[in-house]
Amino acid sequence: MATIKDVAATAGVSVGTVSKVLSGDPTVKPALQTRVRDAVTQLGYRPNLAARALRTNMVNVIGLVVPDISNPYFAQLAKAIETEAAVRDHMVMLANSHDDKPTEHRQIMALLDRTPRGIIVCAVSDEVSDRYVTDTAIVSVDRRLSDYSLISTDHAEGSAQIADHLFGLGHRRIAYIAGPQDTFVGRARLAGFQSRIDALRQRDPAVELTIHNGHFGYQSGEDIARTIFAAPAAQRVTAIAAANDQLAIGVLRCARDLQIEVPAQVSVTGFDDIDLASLVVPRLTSFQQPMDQLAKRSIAAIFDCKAGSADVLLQGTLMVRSSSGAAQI
Amino acid sequence: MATIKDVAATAGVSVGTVSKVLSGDPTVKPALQTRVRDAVTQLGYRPNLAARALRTNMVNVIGLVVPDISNPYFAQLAKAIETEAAVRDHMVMLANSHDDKPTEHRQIMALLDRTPRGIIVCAVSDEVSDRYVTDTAIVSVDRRLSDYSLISTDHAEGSAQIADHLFGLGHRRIAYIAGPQDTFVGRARLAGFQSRIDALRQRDPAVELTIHNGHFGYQSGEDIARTIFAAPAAQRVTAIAAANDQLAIGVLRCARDLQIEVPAQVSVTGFDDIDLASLVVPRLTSFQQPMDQLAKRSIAAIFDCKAGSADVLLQGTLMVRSSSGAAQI
DNA sequence: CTGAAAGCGCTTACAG
DNA sequence: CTGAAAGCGCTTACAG
Repeated sequence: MATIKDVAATAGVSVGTVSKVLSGDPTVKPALQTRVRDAVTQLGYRPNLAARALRTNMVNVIGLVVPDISNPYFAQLAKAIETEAAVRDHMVMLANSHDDKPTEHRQIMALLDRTPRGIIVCAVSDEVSDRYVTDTAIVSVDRRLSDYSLISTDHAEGSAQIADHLFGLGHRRIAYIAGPQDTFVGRARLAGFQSRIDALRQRDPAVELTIHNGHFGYQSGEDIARTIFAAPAAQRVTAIAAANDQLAIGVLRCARDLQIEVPAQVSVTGFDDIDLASLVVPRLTSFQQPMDQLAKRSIAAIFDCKAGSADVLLQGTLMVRSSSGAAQI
Repeated sequence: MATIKDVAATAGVSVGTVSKVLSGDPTVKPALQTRVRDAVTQLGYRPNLAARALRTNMVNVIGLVVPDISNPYFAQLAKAIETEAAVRDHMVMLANSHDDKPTEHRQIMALLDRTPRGIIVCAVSDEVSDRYVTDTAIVSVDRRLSDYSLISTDHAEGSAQIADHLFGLGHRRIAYIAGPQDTFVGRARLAGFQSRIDALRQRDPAVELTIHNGHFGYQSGEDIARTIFAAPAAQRVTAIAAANDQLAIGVLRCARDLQIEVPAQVSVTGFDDIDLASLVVPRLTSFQQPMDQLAKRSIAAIFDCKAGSADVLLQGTLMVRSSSGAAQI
């Protein structure tokens, strides 16, 4: 492989000059710039990134830690982040925490060793822990890591909009399947839903809300739905709001197994609007997270990292589809 | 950050000795080893990987290029590879080719610049192109890159098993929805299916096979199914074998929209056995790829890279579920 | 068995 | 505006 020395020799300049041309330093005379660029092309020179990293303590890499890349939500997020990083000429180093806090910590340490430009973490839980001693920018997306700044959708507002939607359709007996309460996301969505229902109770005191604790997975949704559907039809809830799409899809699956019509007998809503939400039958009403914005703002937060930058709260969009309909009187 | 020099000073040895201890050189006296390790712990020393990379031209990274990480199949593959890489203390650098050959090429070049231990490519297409000039090991998984060695499931055999399965259930009018024929996977699956059907025709000449060209996506399956289901019920195929699960799920979706019962009126099979296959309704009969094995063997191929190592063909498992049943007489 | 020293390929003050 | 030179933190022959 050609080195910067070879380029310098070919162009008849010093290595320092080559380096300056490569970094776009405008003080180099145009004539020399051309000679250097020609030599680069002629030799097929590619800078040694390890050498650059050793000098600058920085490498064009964004670290990304997610609980589980095979979860479609994280896969879509990872794709958006990779695409956005590519725009800035950075690659993404991916790590799974397997929903395990110690693993997450090890992965972050391993990433830090590689001196990336920054690390984006979708945290397992938001329990506060010591700050990492490093110059590397760390931000969290969707699920807060300790007290690092967070880029996220306004989960509470999204849940509130779903509550409004179901109330507006005439539903008065509503079940909410919550996500894990040791996660920011799980709590925020539940809180938003609950407080909006409380507010709506002013308009109609008949509103009843039952809350179930789930795990953000298909199976969890299916299991909980089975419990809910065990109630006699007359007393059963007419709407089930799930804390994410996978839970909701589990509910749909259970409803189908039990021959319960959606939305005729029960309305079902999700959250996140993963690709799959519009592919299931019936298509799932869900709250769409602005994935591209989450990715863009996370990457931006890393590049513009003034120490202790603020949280970013993004607004999503309620996607009304055929899984929710008017309550049966 | 503490450097190797600090460790050497603290332990009262030379940096060369520290380096040897860290790399597990057994010629260092146990007493010194202990002193060095104590110093490492005391200072919280983490080796500078960029410096190491500069010397060794190698970094503990595996590059992974997939067409689209938000495709559940690639997401599951990426997870398996990341997990397997972690076992060997390597991280994964992820890149999407967005199903575009020039982008794939750029991503591979960008990865090569980072001198990873090796690169695993799930290629956009297998058109032969020039070899990359590099010492970095390159292998392809599932979809061959040019003439690099390939780790894959025996797609032809899997398709043949599905053909047997449908034939055994009494199906004689069968449709096959093929994947793109400019991909190895698309061709191998179609060829396997077709040649087994041809063989079965010896046993019953009444077997009819119609072939449709699809794109490996949900929508493509739905669109093609709509065409297939447009035929009068009496002449319609009684079984549809799709080249992957997403196509098959699209078919299921269309069948439901048109109130066609699966498997009573038509049997449907997929290929890959992504997580979703067992979550749709009815659960999808599919051919399971041995993901963990694919990941293990890919990583192994990189580490054991004798120049020009052979292809690896792994056997999968037919998963019979409720989307396929006896043909209506 | 251990240490001194060269050198990997860059970037960046600094001198001119 | 350009070049000479130091130095980033390691690893690895080599000498002793």
